[in-house]
Amino acid sequence: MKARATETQRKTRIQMENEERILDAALEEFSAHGFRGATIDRIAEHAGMSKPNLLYYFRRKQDMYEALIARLLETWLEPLKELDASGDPLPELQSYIRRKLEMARDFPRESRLFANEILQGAPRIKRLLESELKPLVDEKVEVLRGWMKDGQINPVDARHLIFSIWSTTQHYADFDTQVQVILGPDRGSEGRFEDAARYLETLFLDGLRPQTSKRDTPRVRTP
Amino acid sequence: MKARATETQRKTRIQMENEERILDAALEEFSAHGFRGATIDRIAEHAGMSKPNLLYYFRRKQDMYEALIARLLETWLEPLKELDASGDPLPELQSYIRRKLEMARDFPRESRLFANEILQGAPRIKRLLESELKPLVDEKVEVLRGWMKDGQINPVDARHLIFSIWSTTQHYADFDTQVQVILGPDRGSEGRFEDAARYLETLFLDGLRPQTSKRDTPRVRTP
DNA sequence: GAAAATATTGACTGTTTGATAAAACTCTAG
DNA sequence: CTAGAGTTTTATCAAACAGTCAATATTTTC
Repeated sequence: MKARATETQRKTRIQMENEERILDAALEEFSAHGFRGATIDRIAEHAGMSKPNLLYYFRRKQDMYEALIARLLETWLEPLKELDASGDPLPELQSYIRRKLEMARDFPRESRLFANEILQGAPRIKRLLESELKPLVDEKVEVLRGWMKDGQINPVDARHLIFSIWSTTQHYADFDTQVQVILGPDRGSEGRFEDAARYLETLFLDGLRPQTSKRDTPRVRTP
Repeated sequence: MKARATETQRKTRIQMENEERILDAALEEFSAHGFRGATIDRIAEHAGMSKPNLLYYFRRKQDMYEALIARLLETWLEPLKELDASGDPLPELQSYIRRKLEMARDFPRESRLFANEILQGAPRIKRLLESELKPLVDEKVEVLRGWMKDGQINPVDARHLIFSIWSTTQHYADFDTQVQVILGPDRGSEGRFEDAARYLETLFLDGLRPQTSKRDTPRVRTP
């Protein structure tokens, strides 16, 4: 029987293992070269199997891509989902930023896959963005607006605020090559992450304008 | 005689016109699909000429790409070059941010070309980044540090500050598709630009933490 | 341990792609 | 107006590519 028939059926041990290996290799290729730039041959080679064998599990190139995207979006939206309306605004935002930054550190290939897709006009996931991402953002925008109304955070355009969190954090995954050129090899990747986290915290909380008067909330400093 | 011989020679009217059309078409394709994803056929079609004719002007695919990159980097670094050590820190930064945002608005294809290249590990311009971008950043980092020492801007990691300016501004070009999905069609592209500019100004100057005490510098507000 | 189900392979197909050669055409300077 | 430089096209190629198929090998199930 065909492995990928339409009926739902239990997956074999070998099936699960191989699909895993294939998707990992596919992620590597797609995130580095985009959909068109990636080739089945290279994915197969990277997964350590023959092309026909790979195509036995994923009949078309696009099937791999779609499997990756579906899986990715879940993970991707999670941090935003956790933004809690009943929490303290500033800590909530701080931990959202930190979570996004952690994702850029821990899942750079996923971030680049996503970036590639959007960069190319999101031809394959525009619908998903409209049906999944948009409503979630709309919901969280209301949360942010509530906080602004209460004076708990500065009144700004909530959607652009979200954009700036996305862009600053994902930058460390998507533009990693450039970041490394600029920062040089001195600072290890762990140190880089902490520098970035610290910087973003200051930026999003206080901006660059120096304070002459004392703050109501004291800053946390490592001792 | 061959059009692209190594010797420097005057370019024909036809040569100039065609190279222009080709590079424009190439920019369109490369920025949308990356180097590997773009095809000479499509570039030729988009430029309105036959493939062999195109290859008469640019003998290899890579030649077009390199011509575009060379041209791009000049434009790209200009705003940062203009950051003036002797100017007022906050207005200097504000106008740097605004210039970068204008570039994202006016040259989105160039921005995406660059993003694509970095995303794929910058295989073709890593050297250029090291020889051109890195020294420039190093120089401007010193400028920023000077300002921080004087207490004219908050003390933060200067390199990460630059990253955050790059990422937040270029986001509007590179992730335009996503931005449009989130913002919806209500707000025209001109309005979007102004919203983004206003938001980024607040973010970089003051951050999100609300001020209970009065500021030394009054905020500019539209009346 | 044999039958059935699943997995793997090699050989292949039609197409797209980057690139070339040479013939044919067009423009322009004198 | 013509000779030669400059431009364009037709025809072509080899390699890379997505995807198929039938035959073979391996696992799982009973």
